[in-house]
Amino acid sequence: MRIATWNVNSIRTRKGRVIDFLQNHDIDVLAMQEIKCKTEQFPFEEFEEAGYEVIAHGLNQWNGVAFASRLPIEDAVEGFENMPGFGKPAEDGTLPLEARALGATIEGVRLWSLYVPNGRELAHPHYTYKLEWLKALREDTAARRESHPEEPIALMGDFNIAPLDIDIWDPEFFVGKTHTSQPERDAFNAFLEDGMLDVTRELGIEGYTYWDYQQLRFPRNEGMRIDFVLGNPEFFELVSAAEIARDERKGDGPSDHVPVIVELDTETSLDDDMPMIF
DNA sequence: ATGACTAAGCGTCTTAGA
Repeated sequence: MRIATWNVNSIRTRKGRVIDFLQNHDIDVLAMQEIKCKTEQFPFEEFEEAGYEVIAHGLNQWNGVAFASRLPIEDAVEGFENMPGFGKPAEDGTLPLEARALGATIEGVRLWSLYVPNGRELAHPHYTYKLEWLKALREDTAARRESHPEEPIALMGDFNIAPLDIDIWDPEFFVGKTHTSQPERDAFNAFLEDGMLDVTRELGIEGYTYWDYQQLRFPRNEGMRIDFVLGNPEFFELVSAAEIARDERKGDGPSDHVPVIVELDTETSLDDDMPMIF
């Protein structure tokens, strides 16, 4: 089974490129972030024609997460336990929940498509929201591992954190900004301390996953590594290969992020590769 | 070439991205 995660930065603008990517890279499951549309605005038909079932969770023009899959999708859930909200409080004082998390089980693997809040500025309420959001995600993941001890789990998506200085072209540029602050890095590392594994890092894969549209960032290779697949040991055991699809930043109309691909040796793919011996 | 930001809304500017 080949799975991938990609911040597509508007699925309506990018649908052609995304479907081409699925076909060219033989992807079974794609976790998407920043679909930038309401659920009903998702271009479901194009994906169905290409052989993919889609579940989407979008509330407005911001954020939005989805899965496209050639394999059956089970137990889909929007958001996670105690996920904080952001924005204008409702009458009862609660903050509106955003479309940043979608969970689903495929081939017995629990997958999440996650778009971690940006944070905006260190002094902005969005930054506090980012840290609280990650804390709640960590707790939800720990609880799931407790209740489903054998289950492979992967947190896939745009974490909006560059965990190491090598994950950005110029650490100095980010002093006083979000994405590299110690509290954000601590929040990311907390998942690793809990035993989650950063799949591309563990496999020694180098490179950025994001380049700003401005300032010739891509031609100059001034990027950031902020998109990750974090798997529990049960998931990592299945991993046979991974790749950052850097070429997806090239050409006409790219997203500012590129896909991260992970290949798994699940029973289905083993069966496919297994010689027929009786 | 990978080339000087992009996307969506009710919109000709604002918000958000990072």
